[in-house]
Amino acid sequence: MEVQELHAWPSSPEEAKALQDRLRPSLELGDPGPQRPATIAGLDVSYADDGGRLAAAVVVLDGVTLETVEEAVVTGVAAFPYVPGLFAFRELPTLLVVLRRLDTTPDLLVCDGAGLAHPRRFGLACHLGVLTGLPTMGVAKTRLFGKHDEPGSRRGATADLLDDGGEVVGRVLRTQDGVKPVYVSVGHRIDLDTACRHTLTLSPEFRLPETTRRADRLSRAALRDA
DNA sequence: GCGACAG
DNA sequence: ATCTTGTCGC
Repeated sequence: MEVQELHAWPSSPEEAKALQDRLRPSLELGDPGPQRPATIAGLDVSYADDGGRLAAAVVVLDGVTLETVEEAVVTGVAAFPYVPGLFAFRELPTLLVVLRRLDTTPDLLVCDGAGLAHPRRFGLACHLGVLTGLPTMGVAKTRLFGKHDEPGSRRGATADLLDDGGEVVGRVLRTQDGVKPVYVSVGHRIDLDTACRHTLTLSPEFRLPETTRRADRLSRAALRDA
């Protein structure tokens, strides 16, 4: 797929936060988003012992059968230290490289992390959405931002993720009976209901969506070899 | 001042 | 994220 070239990159947390605030207005929210995506891509990154080297992987699934239709992986170096709230600056450059290797242009991108459920409402999923122009959503394994009640114990149970003003920034979703819930939030050009529906569809058997699971496996394998 | 803090 | 032993369950 076509991906815009990346230009200047922040060299300090202050610059990074300023960039998030500058890109934030480019977010397109409110639209329902893809209801029957033909292809859905999952992205994930694994790190080497040192924490510097990394491998970014993308796996494209058929939106109906969930079968893998294409995949790509590339190694790289962390572009920023890990700072909560600035996580995207760490892996975004390598994620853009791996997306360029795709023949397919996915109808939806599923990120391993937050979207709007972020201190400045601009997590990795939002950033990747603005840079690619594609619909994106985030599915995180733990909470970064927002308060919430405990969702019911059955698959499909939810609880809203709220900011201090009571605004909904995401949803805590139980993807399997009795497992820890995941944190779903919108990235770009999709709404929260649709994002949660896709998360459940992508998680027919395990806690995490197949997109994330397969991208995780692929990125680890690439790191092991290289 | 003391926690909390995607991966 | 990654480092790790044993343990529980299909």
